[in-house]
Amino acid sequence: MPELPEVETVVRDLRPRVVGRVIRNITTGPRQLRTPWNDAWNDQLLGHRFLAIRRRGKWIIVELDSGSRLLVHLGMTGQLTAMPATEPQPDHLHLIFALDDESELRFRDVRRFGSARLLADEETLQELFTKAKLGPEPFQLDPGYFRTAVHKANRSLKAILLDQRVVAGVGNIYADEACSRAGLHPGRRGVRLTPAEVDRLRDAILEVIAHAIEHRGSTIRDYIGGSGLRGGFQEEFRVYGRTGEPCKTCGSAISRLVIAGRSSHFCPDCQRMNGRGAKSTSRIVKRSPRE
DNA sequence: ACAGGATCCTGGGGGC
DNA sequence: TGCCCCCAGGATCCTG
Repeated sequence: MPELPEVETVVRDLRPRVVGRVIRNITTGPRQLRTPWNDAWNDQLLGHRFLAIRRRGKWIIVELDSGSRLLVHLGMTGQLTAMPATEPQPDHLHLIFALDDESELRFRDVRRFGSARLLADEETLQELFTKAKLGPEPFQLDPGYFRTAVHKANRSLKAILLDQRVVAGVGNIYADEACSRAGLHPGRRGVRLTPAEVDRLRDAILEVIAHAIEHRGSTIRDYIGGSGLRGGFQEEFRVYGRTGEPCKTCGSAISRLVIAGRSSHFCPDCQRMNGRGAKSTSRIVKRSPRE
């Protein structure tokens, strides 16, 4: 579910609520997550204080005063929230940290694609990211690096954007929205893009992610921020989930195709496989025969 | 090495 | 109301 803007919103919401708090008690749910919770971690956490919370790609990192790092991934339906302990407990709760101000940090995940684990120190965390070859943050995306990364791939733009090794934090929604804003068909092969097109794509990624953060991310169904609030960027979607609805630029019906195994949305006239948009192409030509 | 597909889960919505 | 099928913000295996 959550991509960079949603994870960033969670972190910003949680920061004032958990930083400085001490863990008084830990409760685990009846069902295991993908990464099973190790009960030995409880002893390493109890009585310790949260020093900081930050994000890397779609990962949430909570720093403890012991130097250990709590690493959380929300998967598709994960929710990490902090609220008064008196708030009713929903189902599918997997972790509850009771804090020293009568509040609770809660991890809920219906589909259990998410994970939570404790790492010994910052070095262990960085090793994990290095081993996964986690790519740069979008706001640190060097144009030269990105041109090379896109151009050397004989796969679709959609697959490239979803690859966390190329750029960290982009998911299905913002891949589609970035392609839309760049006027590029998500099925275009990276190797066939011109440098100018790759630069356009990079600009579009930065723009859409910054814009989405301002709106507290997008809520399709499950996503809520660290305070329990929903996102608002779904109102700004140009293509995602708008199959059959008119393109906000040219009025053509938005198309949906499965690309790289994921549902992909685009305007068939503004985002053409041959690289030309509606303005520069005859209206009679509906689809490029190429690719 | 690379690209594409299957797989892990649960629940909601649409069609019948 | 019930059943069946499809769909969903992600990452990781396995295969060719």
